Amino acid sequence: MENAEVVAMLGEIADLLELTLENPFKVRAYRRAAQVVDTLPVPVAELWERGELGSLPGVGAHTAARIGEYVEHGTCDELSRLRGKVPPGVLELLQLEGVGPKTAAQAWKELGVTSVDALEEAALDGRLAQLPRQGHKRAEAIAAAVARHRSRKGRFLLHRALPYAEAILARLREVPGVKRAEAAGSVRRRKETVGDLDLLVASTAPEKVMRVVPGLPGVAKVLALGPTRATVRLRMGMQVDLRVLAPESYGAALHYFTGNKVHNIAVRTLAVHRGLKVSEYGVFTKRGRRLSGEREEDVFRAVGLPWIPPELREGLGELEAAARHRLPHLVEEEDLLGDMHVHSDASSDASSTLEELASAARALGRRYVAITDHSRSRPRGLTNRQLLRHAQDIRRLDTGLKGRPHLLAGIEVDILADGALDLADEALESLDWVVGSVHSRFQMPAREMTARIVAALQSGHVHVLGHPSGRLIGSRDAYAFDLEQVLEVAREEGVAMEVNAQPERLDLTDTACRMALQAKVPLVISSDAHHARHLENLRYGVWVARRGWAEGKDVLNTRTLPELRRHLGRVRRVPARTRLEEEPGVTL
DNA sequence: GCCGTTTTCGGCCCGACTGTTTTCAGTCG
Repeated sequence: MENAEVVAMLGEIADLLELTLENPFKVRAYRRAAQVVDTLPVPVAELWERGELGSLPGVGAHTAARIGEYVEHGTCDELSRLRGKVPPGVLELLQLEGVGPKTAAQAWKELGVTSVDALEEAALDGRLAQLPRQGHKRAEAIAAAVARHRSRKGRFLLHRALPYAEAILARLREVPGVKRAEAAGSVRRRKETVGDLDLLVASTAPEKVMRVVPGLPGVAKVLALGPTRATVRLRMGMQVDLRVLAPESYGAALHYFTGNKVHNIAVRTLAVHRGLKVSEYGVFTKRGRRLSGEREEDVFRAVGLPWIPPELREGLGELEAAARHRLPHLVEEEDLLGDMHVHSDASSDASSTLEELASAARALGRRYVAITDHSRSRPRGLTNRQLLRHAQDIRRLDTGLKGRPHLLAGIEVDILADGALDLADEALESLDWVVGSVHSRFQMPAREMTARIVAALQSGHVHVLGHPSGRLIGSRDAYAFDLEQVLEVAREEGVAMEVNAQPERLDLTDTACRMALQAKVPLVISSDAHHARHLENLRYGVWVARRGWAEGKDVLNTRTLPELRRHLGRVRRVPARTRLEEEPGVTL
């Protein structure tokens, strides 16, 4: 039983309750419980077995019982009862933009609409417009929402969204009267994917800002345009919400629109306990007297807390940590001295030469770079013999570079299906740095995959597990394995976990990073660059690590090269078991 | 349904925009 299934179950109950026009606070309670389960770092089934479910915030006796029922039987009475009351197609109506529970229930009860297709028909033939509080504009909007629903693209990767945010913000900053313009929302929290862009502008002349909205870079359609707020859709499909605030409210708004929702509600609740009201316009007394709001710190100070970095604002204990002055000193991009996973043109899927990589790394200020090309199981990957030659090339170039930057001879060695490594012990032993990665047979059962990875970690050759879950965001799920067990073995063996910074991997995930740190397993943040310009991607990995509460000391490649080498020297090594076949002309 | 530094009952974050309306409900974030 995956946590995601429980999340879906709780969410469905909430939707169904909403459609039956239940007490909205009950609906919210189920949603909150779903959010809590969604961000659990451990299987919810385990908590249930240990009887600890009810101790989660927002999960009371009732919800715990429903979860338990679902975990044990794969269903739950409340869900079945509600499903019996609402036809299945009505639920899907809620996914349409502009259609909420009231509209869906109205169409269902008044018109017998029980599917997206039926709603579209009712919108097009005029029946929908006849209903109370509906009309032809609503009908048009709903028909358009149905069309978009059919071609839904979903969320966007952070690195796809960021350039649009930057371009639009740059334009907004040119508008007279604009003091500040920033992205809030999930972009500012550096989430791996972005649903839409939330942009904030501080200005004394909002009307001037609103005037430029239709012509902002990439805009396809203006969806809403008021005096201080606008919504547009970009040609690339993403929606942008823009809000203009007076400078004295900007900090409060920045906090509010950065979120996330759980974090905000918690902050506002703290404020209420102190007899204050926090809104996007500032901090107010109960009577409405304004106390502050220009800076984001004002909001935190009002509830007795230090400023909390946006990446931590997920409602996962950051307020409690802040209250006890235990917030982590999050790792920063400048802390990273080296890049430990880089492919040269010796990998068939990469294209930069060693010299190009060294030069690009130098420009970025990296002090050391591990060259880690693919091993022989990958198409045209390096054989033992080729690897040794390649290592010689790397070291020759390294000598010439005189530390600007240092090059380390490494490999990204395949972890084969049986857990063996794809190259001879003797070849691996000759290298400075070994990334072990799974690149094949993703479908194997969790038990086998766990054993496979554990065997590789116990080989004595692997310094770091590369992209540990194998996922590609939005296109390939993580393979099934027991992360907790892998972390335990990694700690015993002195093996680090990679935070792969490729924007479509970001693997470990933020929550998995946090688990690794709790298991006392160090991280390595690596670009996995396949081209010199990919070296810049390291920042995406830094953001994930920050979202996982990582400090500089938790990340191996914040260390100087001598420190790093000392650390590697302490890692347990085993004598070579497989010998390299005699290969004339190659010296180890 | 959850929760407790006024509470075991009675609250539960809050404001903008749209489209429908002549004062507001629904949706969204």
